[in-house]
This record gives sequence, structure tokens and C-alpha cells, in this order.
Amino acid sequence: MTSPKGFSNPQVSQILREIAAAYEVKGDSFFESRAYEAAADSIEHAPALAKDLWEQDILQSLSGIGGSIAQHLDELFRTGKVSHFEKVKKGFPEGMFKFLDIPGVGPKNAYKLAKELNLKSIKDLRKACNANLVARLEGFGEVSQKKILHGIEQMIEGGSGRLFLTEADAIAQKIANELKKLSEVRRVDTLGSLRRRVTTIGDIELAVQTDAPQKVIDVFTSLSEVKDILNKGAIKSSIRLKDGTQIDLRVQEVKSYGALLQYFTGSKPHNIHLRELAMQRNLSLSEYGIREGGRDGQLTEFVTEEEFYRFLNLPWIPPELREDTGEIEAALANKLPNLVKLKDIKGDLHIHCDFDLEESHDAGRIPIEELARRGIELGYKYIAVGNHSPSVSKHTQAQMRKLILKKQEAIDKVQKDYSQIKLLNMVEVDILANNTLALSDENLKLLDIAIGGVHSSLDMGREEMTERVLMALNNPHIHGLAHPTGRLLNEREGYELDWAKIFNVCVENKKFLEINAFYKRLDLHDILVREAIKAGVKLAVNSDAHDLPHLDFMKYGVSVARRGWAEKKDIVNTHPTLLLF
DNA sequence: GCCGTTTTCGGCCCGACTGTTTTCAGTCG
Repeated sequence: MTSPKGFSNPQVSQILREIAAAYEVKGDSFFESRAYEAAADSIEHAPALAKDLWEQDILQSLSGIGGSIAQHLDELFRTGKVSHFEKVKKGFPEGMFKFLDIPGVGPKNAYKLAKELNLKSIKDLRKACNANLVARLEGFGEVSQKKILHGIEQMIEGGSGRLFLTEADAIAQKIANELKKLSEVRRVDTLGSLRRRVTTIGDIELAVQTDAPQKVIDVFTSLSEVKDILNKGAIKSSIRLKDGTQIDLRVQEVKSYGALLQYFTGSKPHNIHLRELAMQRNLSLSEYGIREGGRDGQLTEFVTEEEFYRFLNLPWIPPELREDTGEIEAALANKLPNLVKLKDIKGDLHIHCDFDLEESHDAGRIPIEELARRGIELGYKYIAVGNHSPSVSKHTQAQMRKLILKKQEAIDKVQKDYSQIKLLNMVEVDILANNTLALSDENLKLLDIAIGGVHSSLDMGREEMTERVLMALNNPHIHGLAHPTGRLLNEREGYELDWAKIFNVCVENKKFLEINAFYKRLDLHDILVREAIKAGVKLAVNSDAHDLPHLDFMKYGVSVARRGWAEKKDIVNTHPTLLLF
């Protein structure tokens, strides 16, 4: 049975949040509201598509989804609507649910606005603000009205607005550097999704360790990049930068800084799970420390996160793992993975150099000699001198052979002067839509390494695309698969594959799947990385650099590997010699 | 509505900040 339309996790969680809002306004259903909120959170951060879990009949494996909500979602996926939800929402003004997305507007105020002013759309609300109607409502005032108006404008101009890790890192670094100029600032750390190295970032959260909180907050709110001060208190503040990015700052003194780091690094599900563990020992967790026995109990403070976790009888858990997907159980059993590190990487197998291989698209711009030099600086033992395959329409295989041999000569010439690093003649070979490779077997044999990649007809169906990719993975001269899902963050989802089949063939034929470290790709993604490792598949983390600075994207790929629980042994390019398996 | 080696009933995180109040409700993370 298939659903009449596709439901993404954000869409499903939105539906649940609307029900939570309705219950909240009803007032007598506080815990139902909380339950729906929890379910929405759970689905939003689920390690798989809720609809897939439903198809496999394991929706209830998500925490917060019990029998009742599972049943409603079953109806949703089957028919596209839920009669119970319609009943719950009955009597609520329709406009209210549209106002929930406005920053600062929660269920109660959304209801009040829609009901009292009879508003049906965001547009209506904006008009009401401009007509000064909102300020006259009981419980609202001039300031609230202005804030709502501001929130609406932000929503309209804002766009999707999740930052790439590269962008978030750069902004966080810049702000941190400004704050570090203060002698009172002892250290600055990232928090939240940025610290957990999630692939895209909403708001940037920072922690500052200091004994002069007010001074730090004053400086923070008066940085030259600040457009708005969203709030400003004694220990925390939020600003919006001129580019629209929101930054939340929390300050804490040394003695309880570890608790702050732990608490606000999250994730929420990780912390909820920890709290449940703690409750069994009558402990309660907060950003100030751990309290024993009730509200007035003894508070233990922690300078470091290590001490915080140790107090709970747990080893320190790397932030990348803190998603409540088994890391707490693993920590309890002392079976946390020994995660791969950037310094474990001994080579980069996917790079685009400036040799003209007469490719059809997206040629690299890195001179071979620069690649060799930079590779040595990075401590690599081998590096791909790569290209896309020559355009199929403009070359015969004989012509391609000539090009590859000519490139080999160019490589050999540079190799003479750089004996510390092995230069690899590499091609990212197009896996064509007609289920053939762009290079013949004879030509593939000339290369040190060949990685297959899908670059055309991305809208193929799952079965067809699986066959197409398997064709490449069944070729003895192909070593692995580049950017396996073809996704581009904030741009396109990528194609679907039958992963069980792909994993099987990779294991059987000894092919690696790539974790493409290019900031827009980060593909294979963390969830599939973990699945692949469980299946016994080896991975390669590659930069896919087209310009010299892109080589440094390697760290983003390593983050993805770590979020997928990868150890050094799972990654082929951690071997000091090129040993694909 | 969810959840469980102290519970299948009876609990359910909690503190900061803001705007509107004149002691607190709503929102957020």
C-alpha cells in the first residue's frame, strides 16, 4: 500500500505540532500537547524517513510514538488525512495554525490573534498590525505588535536559510575571535548542532567561559555585524547579524562550564535520555550541574563535560554521536566506537586537477604540482590527480586512451620531484543513463584508481537507478562509488537506491562507497554511513576538490563519518599505503 | 498521549527572558 502523496519528516512533524498547539490552547490537555510535541520532535530528528518506518511497520520504534499516534499516522500515510486530527482542530480558527511559524508567536497568541481579530492568513495579520489592531488586543502591546510585524517580514524574506557547515564555521569563528579579544573571556565553544557537526545549521550557538558575564554580553550585542538584538539578559543573549544569521550566546563561569557545554550541545533526545537515566538515581540535570534529590538538593558542579558524564557513570560521549541513536546504551556498555579522526586520513582519492582531459563538465583548476605540494603539507601519502571522464559524445575510446596516457606523462613529470607522495592517475567515471561506463575496460585499466559517479538523468526511479549503479559496481576496474545519493544540500534530495542491494554488492566485490566531503554534498550521509558499516561496507572520505582550498573540506567528510559511527578501520584512505581493501 | 529493573498507573524538565502585568503568562531552547 502506498501513500497518495509523499510526506517528508518536516511535513509530518508540522502536522503533529498543529495538533499539539490545538491541545495546548484547549488547556485541559497539557500532557497530550506535550506528547504531540515530543512526537513531532522525534520525527523531525528521526534517523530515517517516518514514511519508510511506517512501510516497514516499525514507526513505534521512534521514541514518543505510541500506539495512538502511530495509528493516526497510519491513516495519514494511507489516506492523506486523519479524522481524529480534523476533530481536534475543529472549532479552531484556521489562521491560527499559520501563525505558529512566526518567531515569538506560540499557540496561545496565535489562537488569540486569529480568533479575536478574525484573521485567516499571514497577510491578514500583517494588515492588522499595520492598522494598529494587534496592539489594542488584551495581553499585546506596541512592542509585541512590532515584533510580530518584524517576524513576518523575516519569514517572507528569510528563505529556507539553513547554513552550510562551512558558512556556520566561518561566522562562529569570526564572532569567537571578536569575543576572545576580551581579557575576561577564558574560552569560547560552539554548542548545539554546530558542535555536533550536523550537515546544515539553523542558528549558531556559542558558549563563553567568563567571570564577567555582563561585559561579554555587552560586547556581543554591540558587535559591528549586529542588525538586531533579539534578547539580552544577565547570562544569555541572542542577536541577528546583517546577513540574517541568528546567534545565541550563553555565558557561564568556570565552575559549571562543563554542565553548560553538555546541556546546550544536546541533542534534545540525547539529553532527555540522559535525564531519564539520572532520574532513576534521583538526580536532575541542568546547565548548572547535577542536583541530588529534589529541588533543594545538593548541586554538584562540573568544570568539564568529562566530569559531568563521569558523574553519571558514563564515558565522555563525542558530540557527533549525541542523537540518542544508541550512543547512551553503547556508553553504558563501554562500547562506544573509537571514531575516525582527521589526522587518520592518509590520502585523498577524489580531486579534480587542471589537466585538460576534455571533460564535458565541471573541470578542476588545481595544477598537479600544487596538488603534490599541498598533499605533502597535509601529511598525505597518496593523492588523486583526478578528472571527470572525457565527454563521451566528442571522443572515441582510442582518443580517450591518448588523453589518459598524456595525463600519465604529466603526472610522471611531477612525481619525479615529489617522492614523499604517490600521485594517482584518477578518473571519476560517468555512470551513463544507458547502463554503461564512459570509459572502456581497456582504458579503465590504465588508471591507478577509477570511481564511478552518476551525473546525468538523476530523476531515474529507484529500481532503474539501482541497476545502473550496480552495473558500475560490478565492473572489476571500478574501485568505488562517488557521492552515492547525488544529493545537493539545500538544492536537491538526490536519487533513491536499494541500499541493501548496493551494500551487498559493495561487500562482495570489495568496492568502497564515498563520503564526499564537499560542503554541499556530504554524501553518503551519516545515517547511511552507519547502515553501510553495519553491512560491512568500506568507505572512503574524499574532498572532491576543484580548487586548492577545497582540499580542506576533508574535515567535513570526517565529521559525517564520525556521525555515522565510523572507525579508522572502516575508512580505506586511512591506510598509509594505497590499499583499497 | 507516552512510558516503565523501584511503576501497566501515575508520573511527565526547567530556567531565562520579555512584555505585559503589578506578580505573571507566554515563548523558547
